[in-house]
Amino acid sequence: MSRLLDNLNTEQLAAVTLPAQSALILAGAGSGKTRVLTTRIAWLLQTGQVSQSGILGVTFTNKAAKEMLTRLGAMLPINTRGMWIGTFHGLCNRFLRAHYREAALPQTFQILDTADQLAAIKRLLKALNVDDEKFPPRELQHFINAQKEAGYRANAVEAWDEFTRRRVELYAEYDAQCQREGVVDFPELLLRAYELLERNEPIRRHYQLRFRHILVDEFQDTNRLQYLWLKLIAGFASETPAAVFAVGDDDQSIYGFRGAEVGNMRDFEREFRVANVIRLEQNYRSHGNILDAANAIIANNSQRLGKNLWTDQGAGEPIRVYEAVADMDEARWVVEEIQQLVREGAARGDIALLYRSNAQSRVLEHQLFSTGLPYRVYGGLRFFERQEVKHALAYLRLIANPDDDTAFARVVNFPTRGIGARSLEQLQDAARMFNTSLYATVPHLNGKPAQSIGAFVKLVEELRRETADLSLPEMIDHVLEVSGLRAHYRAEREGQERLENLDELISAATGFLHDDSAPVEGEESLPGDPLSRFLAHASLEAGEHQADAGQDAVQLMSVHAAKGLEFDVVFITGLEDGLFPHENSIQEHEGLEEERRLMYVAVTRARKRLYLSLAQSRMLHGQTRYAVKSRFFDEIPEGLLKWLTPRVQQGFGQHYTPSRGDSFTTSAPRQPSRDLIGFRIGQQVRHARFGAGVIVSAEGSGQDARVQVNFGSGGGMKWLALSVAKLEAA
DNA sequence: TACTATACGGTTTTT
DNA sequence: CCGTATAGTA
Repeated sequence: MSRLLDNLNTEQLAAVTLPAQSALILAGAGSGKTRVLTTRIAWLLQTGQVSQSGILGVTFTNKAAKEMLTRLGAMLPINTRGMWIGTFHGLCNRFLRAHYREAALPQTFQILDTADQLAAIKRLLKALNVDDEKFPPRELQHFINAQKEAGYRANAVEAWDEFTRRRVELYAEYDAQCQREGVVDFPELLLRAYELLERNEPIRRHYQLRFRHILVDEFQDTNRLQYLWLKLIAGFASETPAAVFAVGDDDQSIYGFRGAEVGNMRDFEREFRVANVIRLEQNYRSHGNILDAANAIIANNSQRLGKNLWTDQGAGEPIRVYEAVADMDEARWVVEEIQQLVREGAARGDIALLYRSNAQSRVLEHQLFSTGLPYRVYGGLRFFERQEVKHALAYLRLIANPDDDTAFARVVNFPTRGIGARSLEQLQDAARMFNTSLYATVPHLNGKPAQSIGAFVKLVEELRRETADLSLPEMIDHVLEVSGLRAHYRAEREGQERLENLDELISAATGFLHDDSAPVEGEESLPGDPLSRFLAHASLEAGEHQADAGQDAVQLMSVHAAKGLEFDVVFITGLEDGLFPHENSIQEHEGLEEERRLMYVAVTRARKRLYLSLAQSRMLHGQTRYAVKSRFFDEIPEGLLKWLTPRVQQGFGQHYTPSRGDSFTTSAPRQPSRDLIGFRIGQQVRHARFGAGVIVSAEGSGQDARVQVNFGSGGGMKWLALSVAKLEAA
């Protein structure tokens, strides 16, 4: 036991060895959060307070779950396989597979990822003849998911207006369709699990008795439903509630836009009667100046639970700031600086380029590429999201569950088999009439579609029969060949990489079987057949999106993607008001605070050296945009910054020479420039109320002429009618 | 049915 | 600017 607790600081030790009560650990960036979490589990096990099966460990990403298991395995001589440590979704999937009957699901239920769900919604709208102009599928998807994540079924949603009432109806129709097809979307995994626990007392009792210690990572990212689920499974109101060990950092809550509720931390403290709130404030990652900047920035937020990071590492270097004229100059400077660092011995993999939005990577990539510096960009398509892989999976899904209409619609005519829109429409109408799945409707067809689609059904049945006794990889190989997928991509000019990905799918299945089917000690074997488990795995773990260490390449990623990572050298680029903080978030107080937390996350990624950079002009959506420097600069003590470029007073447009293409080219096809004489894009202006700003864009002419001005911290992005607003050139 | 033109929209993202 | 989605044509 002593070994285990060696080298923990006072707070970490206190957290790890807390008594079996609910506790909230406020873990600042770089304070050893994961270590505390895993050591806590190890300590609980080693001291015999709980058995392996009595622990429930919840994370948000598969990566975090895997890391926890790996570290745990390194600390104790135990077989961690079979432990209930995983993501919310992964654990709920496991739970629902074990109790599929009680959850009213087919044993082979499939999981829709975001794209599948959208396709299912589009199909539904079409079948119901709903005008998708009035009810955009994406918007409806967001509505449905938001309701589910708040814990509401369609019948529980309060609808006051006609529009919402209709959306609620569609929500109900969508759920009915999913049920008919035997598929569940991501939020459904949680909601279904929650409802089953709530409704079924024996099952609830069983799990409440079993999980005595529940540990939750990144608690600030939980949404309403996840919190409700935790409450339920912990039996928080019962005589013998489980001990919930919640670790999180309200200052790093950056997923509010997708439903995360920081407020859950406060609710947790109150509702679970948390007696112990422990703050981990010693930072082992960053030098002092970097930490001071981060602390200063985040101090501007209200409603914090309160925390101040410190380090004993010394101040280190100042934060370097570079102000470029244009985005291309910014990129050029970044790359030169990196080359210099590499010459001085830095490893490329220890250098990260961060940006607020992915579109910004383009210029940086271009510059890196032309310099020949190896780099890696995170945030693209993931393996299981590639179309060829999804096509292959669709065949497998049909084998497992023929009622999966999403899979059916995806591959019924891929590779093409002469089944056109007409035939499909006929089939969908018939399916609606008989209230059966597409697959089950085919025998009812007559005429030409009966032939063509009938042949497809025969193919799937043949595949199912022929692969019944094959191993998973053999099965996939057979399906790829007989379905014609391989032939299709072999014939395609650019099909080589797709073929390789299909082979990779077979390897993935081999690897999955290896990890998945090893015997588990003292634990029931995982429920479901290998195929269904593999398909669930493919939906739940679309492949790595987040960076992993290793390769010696400069790392490019959004600030969101950088959360949880650290680098010796970090560049935060594009620090312009309107970009970072993003203009869409500047308006509301809440939005701006989340942007600030994002900035806090970005800054705290750096170990030794931090660069901040901005560009006075930037190509965005095919237009040159002008901006003032980010208001976050004003929140960092001047003494921490070292400006590498001369500081210009209010200084934009000063280095600026108008060039071709900079005149008013706007989305409005009228000829505005004539009427805007005296103003041009990029110009410094002054407004009585908002102060100094820069004209960012313009539209309209004459009386309608409007300009968009970025006033930075004085008022953000504003549209002003020139005929009304008193703007003067500054 | 498959290919090409055009229109549109464009933070952040895991599961 | 640039990728995606839909409409239109061979």
